[in-house]
Amino acid sequence: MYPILLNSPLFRGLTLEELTHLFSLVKHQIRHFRSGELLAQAGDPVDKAILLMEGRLQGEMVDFAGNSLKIEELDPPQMVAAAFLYGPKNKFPVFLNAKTDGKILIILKKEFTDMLSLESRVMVNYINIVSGKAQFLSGKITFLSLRTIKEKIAYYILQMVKSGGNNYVAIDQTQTNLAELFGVTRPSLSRTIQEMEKQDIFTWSRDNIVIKDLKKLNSILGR
Amino acid sequence: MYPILLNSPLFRGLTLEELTHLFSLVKHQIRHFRSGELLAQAGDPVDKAILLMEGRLQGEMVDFAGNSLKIEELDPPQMVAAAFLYGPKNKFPVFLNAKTDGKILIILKKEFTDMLSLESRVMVNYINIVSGKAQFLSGKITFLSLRTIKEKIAYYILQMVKSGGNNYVAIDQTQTNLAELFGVTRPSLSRTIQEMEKQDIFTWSRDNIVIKDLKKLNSILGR
DNA sequence: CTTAATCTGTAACATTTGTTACATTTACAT
DNA sequence: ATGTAAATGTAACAAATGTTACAGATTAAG
Repeated sequence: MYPILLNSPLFRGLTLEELTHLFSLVKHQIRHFRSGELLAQAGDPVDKAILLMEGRLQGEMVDFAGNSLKIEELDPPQMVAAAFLYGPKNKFPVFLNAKTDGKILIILKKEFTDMLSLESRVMVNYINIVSGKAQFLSGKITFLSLRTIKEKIAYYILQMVKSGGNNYVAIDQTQTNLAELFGVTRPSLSRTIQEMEKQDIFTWSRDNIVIKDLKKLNSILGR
Repeated sequence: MYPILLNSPLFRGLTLEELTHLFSLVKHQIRHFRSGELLAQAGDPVDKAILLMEGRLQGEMVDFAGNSLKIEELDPPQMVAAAFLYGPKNKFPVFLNAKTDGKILIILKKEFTDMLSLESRVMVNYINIVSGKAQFLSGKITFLSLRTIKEKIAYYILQMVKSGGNNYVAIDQTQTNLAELFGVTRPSLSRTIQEMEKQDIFTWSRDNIVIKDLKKLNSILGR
């Protein structure tokens, strides 16, 4: 069990001995979950630190009309709801669903707090994690602030290009998924993609996008 | 200078003596700013802790079409860009404008890090601050995920009622401001308000809202 | 009190996106 | 190879919001 945690952002920098020692001092438990299980609802209290050790979780926000907006997917060994354990509002912001079978490590808040004081490296790691969450959410807001679907598509592609480098982008998402991620309906996304293809901005096939006119793509975002 | 900081979320719980001692160990500087001044642009590196001591700042995100979306206003003694000092992406997420004259306290990151290890109470405070930021942003996303203007209005009013308590809500914002906050245009907001008034959901005058039908208001959000 | 600036109401029209429904294509398991 | 489920293309129409422009109301400054 511990080797997985050594690679986690929270325990990064610790040796196996140090980690083992730490866990001998701090109470904790393991819980298994099944694919499809609802692990937490928006509004549930957050009173424990949760580390995903195996499996895949998905956090999704459900708006009041019942539509859902996928927010993020979690893979091990990440923390769950890290930014909601402290601060003024200790409630789950999203619905947490299991996409596969897996298991989580649970440490009650009090114990977790003790652990932070016991190991300052873990505390620094934790600050980095929470900061990273805030930064992720900030980026999400940038994205959601884009007004038109064209802008969202352009932004999405340009983000991918930046990390990739070329005029070629591999997609591992279906349009159905992307529509959810963008917070728009699937036919609308499809239609807009067709329009942009007709304008010779890019070609979009199942598994990749080839940019044909980078200038046009940039100009959609006014740059 | 120090008395102001005693009330700040970052130094909460310290005595004046402790704070004075801390500042004798940690290098810092004061900078004055003028109303209207642009203190930071989105993308600027964040390599120092900044505490607002006097005056009012506003963080606004500028989308690529040049429209702006007001994100938050800062009053003393709050930290600026607290969630961007650590974590993977140390860049300002917003444009930071001075709404009034004022001054800020600056501590370079290295010194700030030292301070966190020197004073664990400050470290805990800082975790609370960053967590609070993440939670604020999360709420912002909830809001931006609302699809229609009606939903945004309903959500906004119900939030205000919750903190107030009655069927009466005081507004200190102009519709022009609110439209910006909602990320919609001003005439569209106005139109939608009129429609909701015609449906006898509330009456909206310059400085207050009186709810006439709480059920309808809730049903807009599907609850 | 007067004037200028800001805020608000309103309307016609354009644009974007959602809704619904169905056809077509692709992927996958048997 | 075949059948089934998932993903995608497409179209007609409805709904929501943006755009632009102007008039009236309110507020702030002098």
